[in-house]
Amino acid sequence: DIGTEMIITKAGRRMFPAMRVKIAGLDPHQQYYIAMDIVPVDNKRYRYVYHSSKWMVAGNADSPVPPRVYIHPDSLASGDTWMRQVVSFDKLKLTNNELDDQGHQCYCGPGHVLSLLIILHSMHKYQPRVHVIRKDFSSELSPNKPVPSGEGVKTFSFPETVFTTVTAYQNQQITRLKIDRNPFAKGFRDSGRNRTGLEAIMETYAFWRPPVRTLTFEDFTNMQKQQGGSTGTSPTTSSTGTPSPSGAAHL
Amino acid sequence: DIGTEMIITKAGRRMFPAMRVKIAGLDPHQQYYIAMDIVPVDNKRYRYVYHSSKWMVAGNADSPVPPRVYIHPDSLASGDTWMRQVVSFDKLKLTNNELDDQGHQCYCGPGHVLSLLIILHSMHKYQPRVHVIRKDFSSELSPNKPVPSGEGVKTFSFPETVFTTVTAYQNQQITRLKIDRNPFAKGFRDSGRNRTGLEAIMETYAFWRPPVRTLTFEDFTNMQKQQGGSTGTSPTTSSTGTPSPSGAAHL
DNA sequence: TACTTTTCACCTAGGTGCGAAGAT
DNA sequence: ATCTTCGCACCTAGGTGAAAAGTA
Repeated sequence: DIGTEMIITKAGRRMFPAMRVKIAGLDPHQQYYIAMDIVPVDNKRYRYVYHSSKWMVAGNADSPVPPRVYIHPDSLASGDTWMRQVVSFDKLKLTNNELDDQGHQCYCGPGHVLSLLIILHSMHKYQPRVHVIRKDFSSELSPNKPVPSGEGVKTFSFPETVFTTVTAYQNQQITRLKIDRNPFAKGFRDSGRNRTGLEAIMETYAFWRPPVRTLTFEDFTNMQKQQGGSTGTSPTTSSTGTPSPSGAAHL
Repeated sequence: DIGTEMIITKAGRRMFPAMRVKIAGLDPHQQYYIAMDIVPVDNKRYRYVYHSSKWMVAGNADSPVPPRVYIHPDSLASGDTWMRQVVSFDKLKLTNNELDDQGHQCYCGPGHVLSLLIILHSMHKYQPRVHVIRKDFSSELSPNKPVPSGEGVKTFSFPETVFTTVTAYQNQQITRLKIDRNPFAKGFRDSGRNRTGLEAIMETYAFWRPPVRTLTFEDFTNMQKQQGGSTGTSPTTSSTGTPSPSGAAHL
């Protein structure tokens, strides 16, 4: 499993595919922020070895970048509202510009601005995380500070969404997948191209498979303390339809 | 003064120019909704008489359409946040489709949806209104109900923004202005066109002149009960820069 | 050599008025 | 005759990877 790659640029590049999440088990009447940050998987720098098609460790990680939190633009919203929609992070952009003047910020809910750009190092491995933050525990929430942890804040990681940052794609199979599935890259599609083994490639990259993931919480409306298997870091995945809540996280 | 025209379509058409407003004098720490609705100027139907370039009464108004309120997508926000930005209503669209299935709604702040489409009758005169609604008086706020009035709600009308709804432009001077100033109509610009008298036409239409209007309120931070001339229906207008608050409205 | 930046053609997505056709 | 609808060419705005050029 060599993982996928994400382009980072000075101006900021979207992730593709974007993280999409379906949420269950929130208190419908509580208010929540939903946020995303991206944390290093290890403290290593990588290089891609073309002849073996593998990422190899190439030294220690560069010095950490200022932490950025992407607060979902629909924040602040009720649990009811969040659960009725698929929460998409397609506006988030990745940059390698450490000196970003924060001019790329947008208004996002009462008293909060939205950081459109998350700063990362190239040639490093990263893990996106989704945070669900109850309003009454959000006092320290800021685009420029780490997400607070503890009561009222629940964090989810999807290991299959780990990626390596690049300024130009290294693995040609990744390039092919991006061109084939991103509508904005349609201009590079070769209709007569060899598609043999595409399905096999797809299956190697769980990241691409079910675009919507499910975050499960204790469902305040439909269930009573059914202890499920979700730990908060290995949530269930659903392709379509209403997920079956199997809550363990209390929020 | 024959007023400007706005196209309405089944799918919905933006107003051009869009209403833009600068707000002063709010309590920085209070939460407010800002909304727009569009009310009939009279109960008449109109027709355009080409040879005299005038709108003439052509009968009584059609039966009223279901009221729609456009809640500004940045709602709910603090007075502080509202006052730091120019509030633009450029996402609002006008339609003549009375059977609009409300599928054109967007999430807008906790517990509220945003009506993108406002339903109007063609060949009628309308007045856009801006409402500033304090959160604790917003219990009845809904995209499908009239804006509540009374304490905690302040309504502003700008008489120079009255317009006539059409499905195709009647006055050719209006057409020329739209093509000349709307970037999306650039394809219809005739660079060699006669521009004589364009400035004169401009001055006839106050609507086009200063794109940003100012809503003044009692400024809780900088002043103490200075009774000004603003009545809430004849607010001052400013082209650029920070307006001087001359508040009379208490909110 | 190994990586980054810049420019570019080619897309998606959607906002214009025009003009022919449709409706009443 | 008067008004509305629809398809269209032509825009704005911005998201793609390719390829060339830049950097160290």
